[in-house]
Amino acid sequence: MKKYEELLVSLRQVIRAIDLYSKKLSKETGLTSPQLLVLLSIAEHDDAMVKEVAKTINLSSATITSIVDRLEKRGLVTRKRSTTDKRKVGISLTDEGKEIIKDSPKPLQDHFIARFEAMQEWEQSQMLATMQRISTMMDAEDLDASPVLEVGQIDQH
Amino acid sequence: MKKYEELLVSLRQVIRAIDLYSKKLSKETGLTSPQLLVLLSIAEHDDAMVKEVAKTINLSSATITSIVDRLEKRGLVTRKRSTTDKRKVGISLTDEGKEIIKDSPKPLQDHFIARFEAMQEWEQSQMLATMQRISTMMDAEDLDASPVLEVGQIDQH
DNA sequence: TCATAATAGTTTGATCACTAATTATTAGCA
DNA sequence: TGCTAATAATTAGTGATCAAACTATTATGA
Repeated sequence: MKKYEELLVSLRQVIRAIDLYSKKLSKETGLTSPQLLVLLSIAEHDDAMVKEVAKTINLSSATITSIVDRLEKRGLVTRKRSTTDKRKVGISLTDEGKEIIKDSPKPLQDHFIARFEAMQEWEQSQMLATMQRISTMMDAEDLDASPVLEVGQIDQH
Repeated sequence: MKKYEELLVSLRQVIRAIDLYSKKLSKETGLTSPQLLVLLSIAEHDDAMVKEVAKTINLSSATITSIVDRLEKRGLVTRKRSTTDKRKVGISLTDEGKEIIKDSPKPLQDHFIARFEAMQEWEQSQMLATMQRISTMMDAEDLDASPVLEVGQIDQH
């Protein structure tokens, strides 16, 4: 196998690892990862509008609507139409919703960071330099990205 | 910004770049990216089994089945049950299928590969080693994923 | 040989994600 | 004021994805 192929393979493995972890997370909480993301987003900003949530986690309003449907059915969130602007709908966590996210496990990057920080200083620098170089080589350095490990878009401030 | 944050950002950038590229590809070919992946996989290995394709592009057999359903409906592939082992189903490209992928760019970043190949041998090796290490640091997570210590989990069922 | 296990593929039911169309409401402006 | 544009959320339709259940076939071992 050519070297660049191996490189692409390990890249895919990384992507897959991130993906698998989020699935594992889902099993533990009984929520799918988009559901968890929505809950966390609402926890940060109570009484959030559908559109705000959509923007925060970079999904369409339609998708948020359907996820909120399910969360509402499970009694984790409530909807309340705004009185000042009747087009808007505020979403809030129920007590049960708050309870669930309270003991949801850490996201992958926390574990990864721990390992990274355990490395030698020079190793860290080298790893960073390499990763940045790959990013540059893919013309990706100008892309907006947050330090959150999720596959598929999320959170671009 | 902390070093690990920079690392995560560049990792996300790379993931995003790959993602954006595959979306761009989809627009050009009129196929969704999984559909294109399936076609390319079959092009590499004609008369491929569902399971082989599934393994190659890392999806479940069920998913491949449904994608092949659509490709077949569009006349891009054909199915043929094996005579030696009637459980197996071989998938092949039709002429139209071959036509479509012939003028679709490879789902790899041509730029990236060119740049990678232009690097010194030792640089390539180092880049690969680093990427593999990151991969390991994440895979390992999957293995030693200690079940979260739950308080009061002893409850009798 | 024949019962049982393993394998290949499909079906089913759920979730997720998108775009486009629809509904209801508010804002802008002549 | 009243018409039109913009906005917020939802619905509809398509496709992707998986786990689990199911069907058909082949392999295995007593």
